[in-house]
Amino acid sequence: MKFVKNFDCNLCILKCDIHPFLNRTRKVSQSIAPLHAQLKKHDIICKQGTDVTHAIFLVKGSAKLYIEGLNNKNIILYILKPPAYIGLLSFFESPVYFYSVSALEESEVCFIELELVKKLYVENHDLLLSLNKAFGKSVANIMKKIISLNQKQIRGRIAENLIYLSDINNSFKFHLGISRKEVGEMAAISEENTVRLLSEFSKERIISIKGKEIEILDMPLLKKICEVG
Amino acid sequence: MKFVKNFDCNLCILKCDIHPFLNRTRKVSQSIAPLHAQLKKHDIICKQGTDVTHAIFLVKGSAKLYIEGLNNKNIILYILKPPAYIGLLSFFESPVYFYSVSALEESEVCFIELELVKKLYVENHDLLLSLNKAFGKSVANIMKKIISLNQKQIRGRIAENLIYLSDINNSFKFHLGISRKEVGEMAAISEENTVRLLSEFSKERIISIKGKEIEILDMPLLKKICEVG
DNA sequence: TTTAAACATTGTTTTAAATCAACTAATTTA
DNA sequence: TAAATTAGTTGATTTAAAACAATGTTTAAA
Repeated sequence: MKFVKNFDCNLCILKCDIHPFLNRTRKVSQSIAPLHAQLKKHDIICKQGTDVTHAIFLVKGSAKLYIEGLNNKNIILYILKPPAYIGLLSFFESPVYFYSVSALEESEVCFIELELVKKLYVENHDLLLSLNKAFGKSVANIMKKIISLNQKQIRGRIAENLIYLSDINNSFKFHLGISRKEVGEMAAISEENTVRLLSEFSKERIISIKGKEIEILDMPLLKKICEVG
Repeated sequence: MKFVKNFDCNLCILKCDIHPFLNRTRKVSQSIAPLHAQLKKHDIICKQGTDVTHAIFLVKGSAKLYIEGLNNKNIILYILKPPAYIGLLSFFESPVYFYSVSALEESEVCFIELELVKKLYVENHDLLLSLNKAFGKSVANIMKKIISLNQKQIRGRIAENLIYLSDINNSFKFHLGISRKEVGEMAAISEENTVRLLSEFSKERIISIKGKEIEILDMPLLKKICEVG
């Protein structure tokens, strides 16, 4: 992770919800100005168990948000793409992160002092509501995940995650930015079974795979597999 | 569910975080006054998929918060005891509940118009922070649950939930207010295996069971079983 | 440019936990 | 109070998915 010194937020390619409010306050104290950083693949953005000191905003690239479980097994909750608040789930008064986030490719993030965010959102109802909204959505997704992981069989779970990947890429055809093992971690499936199911779907002409290039050929069927579990 | 007409919040046995702020605003409009209700066992307090219109506060009794999954299988996320915000996880801008809550015994709850709560928490930083704090805690618990359900074996999961039940009862000896099936739903285990494991623990002198009366005899061992998964 | 490391694939074996089945005990309720 | 539900229990069987094993392929590093 490389920090960019004296980065000017006004030149940032992506403006966060905080930005419009920030401009007014910023001149008051340069010491709490947002910190812009560049990340390489696999760089850790925040680590489960460490103190929450900043709100983190994903400006460019992509990242995975995952829980580090037992026996070095992770569960990926979702893939983050800009604009996304990385620190969101933890920043409502949680002292430590209860998940980790790492970059999936070259990415850029922005660290904003937590005290500054709190001060801003107490003063600005719109900011508060937009943060709460994003927060509520995250929780809804986690609930869906609990059901999926516990009550669907691996076939349904893989189908669900293929649909998810297609959604976040806004296309039936997309480049799988993650490894087979990581696809497995999204669905809590072993790497072997993940591979097996992907080639099974491929044989059944539901998807087409060429290395990391994936195309969903029969979305209705995939959705049916996902729904029946 | 039986609503109590013209209930006076000042006489309520339990004062919610909203109460102190409420008193100032209440006289303005009687139409949005909180609604006090009495519930019998199994009464549904809020139903997954229905509109969120009120914040709900558990005043007396106990309730289970659960997700209704596939094939009529539920997962109980936690047992609620007063004081508890029932509508909490959903009320940050979620249009519908993504879980259900039902009473485990004779209970009392209070329905507060969502618009009123929003108005109050935008005006009162303390209320806002206390709600956020409770919210953050819930999310942390859910994360723990995901790991537990996915990466621990049933023995570890039953141990974990026995410790949980002991915690919320503040005692090693407690009355199990729920059925064996519901204990299973807390750990996502079949009813049969739940019974089997409970009697196994009993044979191993880790717990003692007499019908619904449970006593934890060897908490250190139970914690070890929980930790190793 | 070979060596090593990480990633991907396929078949076989093992295992944890659900399901099935059959039965007893405890509550309801007619 | 008897009949009927509902809840609890135990053993046998089945099954979904992990783990194991062996091997091929691509990517990164020395």
